[in-house]
Amino acid sequence: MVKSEYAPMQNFSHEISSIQANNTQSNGGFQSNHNQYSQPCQSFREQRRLDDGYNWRKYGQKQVKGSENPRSYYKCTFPDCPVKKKVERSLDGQITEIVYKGNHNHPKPQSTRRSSSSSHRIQASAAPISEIPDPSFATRGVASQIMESGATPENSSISMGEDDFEQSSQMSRSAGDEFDEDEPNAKRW
DNA sequence: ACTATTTGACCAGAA
DNA sequence: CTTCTGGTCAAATAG
Repeated sequence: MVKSEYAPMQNFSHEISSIQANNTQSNGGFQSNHNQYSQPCQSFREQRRLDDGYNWRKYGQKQVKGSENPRSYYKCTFPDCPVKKKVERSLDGQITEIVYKGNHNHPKPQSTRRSSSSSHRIQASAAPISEIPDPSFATRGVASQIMESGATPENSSISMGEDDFEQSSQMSRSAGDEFDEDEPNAKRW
């Protein structure tokens, strides 16, 4: 009864795969070709996009009314991290919008790279533009047409001062290693 | 056996 | 008060 929506016509013509181009970076090590199905763990590239340094557990997926973009809901895997992440992807696999909610209050699990201090991140040229997604105003961005006015009352302002030495997320989209950006979405962070 | 992911159903806030 | 949409939980499935 409550289920009346849900895309009547699911275009499953082509799945979301084959997007994997190749690791431009020298990641080395992560290349297990376990591509059995096309659902779990797609390419690392995608995961990379979602992985901003923390682990997320998907706890739901819904789609908004305006677009058919499946919105995935992720939550930090930490036992006390009220951080949630909303990721809206396009049918092409391109992230249309990413909304961070809350603030982390725990160290980053990712220790394979960047060992406390120094360890220059990748050689991703491009200046370290602080593209840090302000969670406080996560409602902004593409939500211009949607209701805004502070939808994130969460301002715990938990001093996460811990290992934020260079917490500036890397993810430098530049480096010409992406295809994204072709929509009128000239949002800038 | 556990964890992560998936999918549907349910709930809550807004209109 | 009813309807709608977004958001979250929970059971099932997959690895």
